[in-house]
Amino acid sequence: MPGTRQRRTRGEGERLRAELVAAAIDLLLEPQPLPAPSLRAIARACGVAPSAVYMHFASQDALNYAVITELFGRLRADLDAADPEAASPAERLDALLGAYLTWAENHPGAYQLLFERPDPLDTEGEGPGLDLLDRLARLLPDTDPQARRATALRIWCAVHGVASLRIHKPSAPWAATARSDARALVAGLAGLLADT
Amino acid sequence: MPGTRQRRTRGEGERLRAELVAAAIDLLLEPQPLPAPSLRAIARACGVAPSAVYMHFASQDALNYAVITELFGRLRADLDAADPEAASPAERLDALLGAYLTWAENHPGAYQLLFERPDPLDTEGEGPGLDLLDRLARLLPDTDPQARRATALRIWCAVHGVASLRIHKPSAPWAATARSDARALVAGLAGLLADT
DNA sequence: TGTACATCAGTGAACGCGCGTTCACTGATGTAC
DNA sequence: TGTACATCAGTGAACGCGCGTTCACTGATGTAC
Repeated sequence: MPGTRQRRTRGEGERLRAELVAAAIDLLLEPQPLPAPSLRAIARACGVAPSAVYMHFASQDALNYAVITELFGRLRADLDAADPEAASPAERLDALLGAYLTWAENHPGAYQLLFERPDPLDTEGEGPGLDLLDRLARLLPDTDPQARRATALRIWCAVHGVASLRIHKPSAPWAATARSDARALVAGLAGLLADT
Repeated sequence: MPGTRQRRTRGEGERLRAELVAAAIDLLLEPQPLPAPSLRAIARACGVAPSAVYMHFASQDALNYAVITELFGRLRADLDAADPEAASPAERLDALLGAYLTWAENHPGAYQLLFERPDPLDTEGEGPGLDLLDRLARLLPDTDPQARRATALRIWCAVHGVASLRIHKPSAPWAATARSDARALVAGLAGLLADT
């Protein structure tokens, strides 16, 4: 493989440095997949041989898929538990966002796996994201379903931004709570204030 | 290592399945670090032997650090280039957010490396995030510097949420542009509308 | 009641892979005398 | 002007590691006769 490149002449060795950095940046043009815990690490944590995993899962992908499904189920259960069904839509929305943020804070790695990764291909149309969107949309006052979807997406963006940044930049000067940050962002969206 | 665990009796084999999933979820309690491109992959892309990297970098970490620094410099340059310095603060803020979102869209892997990863330890206090925060804060009308920081953080959350979700959930029903989503979220923040 | 057998829930060794890192080397280019 | 030598910009083979996956096996537990 070396030989593709002609060797630098005497003073130009420094150029490889810049080329290496540039090559790395080129490699970063496509999104980088977040790695899930390794099959061996999971087996180790269970006190079991790696090959034992294959008794229950056809491959690492199948195991990951099961993990994601389970995580999504737990998140959904948490959101259900936090939902004051008798309250007003605005209050329910607020409770939903709070539960979402709490879950993200308590399960950072899991949050990343669900929301900082492309959905597995066979989840198309019913991944964690789209389900959450519907849940949000149902609580919005707009009558136009299209506007509702758009607003729900924006709320999701806001709350995801709060959750994600707090996970990755813990040393930022966070003054308020995650929930109040989310509230401040969501409060301004058209049609939401009118309903409160 | 196996032996820690007693073998299941006859009908209970299915329980390992649940234990494996639970163990994986336990492992996901701590945040998962996004991997940077491997040293060997970078060397390969340059047509150079892996060991040649060590002529310019003491370790993989040093290379990664240089990559992150360079990426951050490029982002900053893009933001500078997009800044209409003669315009009003509100217009400059809008331009800044637009440039940020464009950069994220055009360099998804790089965006992840900068903003979906903890800052390298020796960057504490001047990482991409905090720099960006100052930049935002300077464009805000609030006089109280503390309120300005808080608002800047919220804006960052909003715009990060839009950038990040678009990268990871491309199949969501994105109707508007990233920029208009960010605008809608930011527009409602206290003190911003008054300035426009 | 005893025994042969099937099944279940795994084990353990091995494979090939890519990884970061080391180390001795090589061959062209410049410099000293 | 020629030649010995130092330096520069790398190469190439090797190391030990963790990984996903395979395969032949093992030993306890239940079932059939």
